[in-house]
Amino acid sequence: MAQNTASTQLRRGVIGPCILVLLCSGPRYGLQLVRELDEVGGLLTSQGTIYPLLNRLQESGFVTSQWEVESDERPKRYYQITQAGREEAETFKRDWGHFTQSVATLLDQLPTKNTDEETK
Amino acid sequence: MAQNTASTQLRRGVIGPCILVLLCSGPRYGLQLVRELDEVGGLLTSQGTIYPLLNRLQESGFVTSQWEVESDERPKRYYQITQAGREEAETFKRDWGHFTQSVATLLDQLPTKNTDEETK
DNA sequence: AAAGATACCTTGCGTCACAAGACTATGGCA
DNA sequence: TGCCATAGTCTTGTGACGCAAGGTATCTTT
Repeated sequence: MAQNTASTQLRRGVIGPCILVLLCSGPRYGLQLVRELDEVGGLLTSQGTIYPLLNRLQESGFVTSQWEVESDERPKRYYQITQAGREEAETFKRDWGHFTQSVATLLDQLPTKNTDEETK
Repeated sequence: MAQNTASTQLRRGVIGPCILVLLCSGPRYGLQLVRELDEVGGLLTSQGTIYPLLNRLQESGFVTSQWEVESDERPKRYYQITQAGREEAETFKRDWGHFTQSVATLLDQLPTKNTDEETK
């Protein structure tokens, strides 16, 4: 039960909007989103996160979904972004900018240590 | 019960380290931290957040505290950062940098809309 | 037959920010 | 005297959500 790391908490409220951003450039299916989010700096660690999340996004009207069967392959549920979803993504981008700027204002008070050098 | 806004989720895991950063420049008491965090872009909205948080920081060994009575004033509990707390703050600064960079990589795919202009 | 990959989904857990409010003491105002 | 505001600490209950673990099904590889 190691789901309580510091970075896990940081991801809260971020993964959903990130999915919307990805879907802005085209529909994808669940596992595909898991992989893409993982490639971008490990933004997601478990499949147990994505499916409930996609359900919530759908209930909120930010995405729609339909099953697609491509010859001989396993059926996949593709998610598409809606207009409301696009607006939500843009709203998040603004909010995120403000928020990170606030945190950065605080963090600037701390001198940055060099990570490569040994702390001694 | 409006504690489930989008920005509330973003604050998760951030407020604690922010307190540590503030304490790096000198001891403070509870309400003082609430006010300072509020001034920095509304990083905290409720006193109900800070006291349990300070307890956790103390249990983790990141801060110590002692009551101080300044002539005629109400006693205040001042919190001081420890060496472990300083290191935690620096660790957070690095983690936060990596995390926000990952998110920024994704968000860069979205064109930035002008907030001042009407979306029409 | 066994293992592994791909794809979907559910269950239970734990953390933590929040609202609301309790408690105490002081100072101002009528 | 009563009343209210303010400052300061703290507790309680709620809710969101990321996560690990596990479950189902099919296809391929060993």
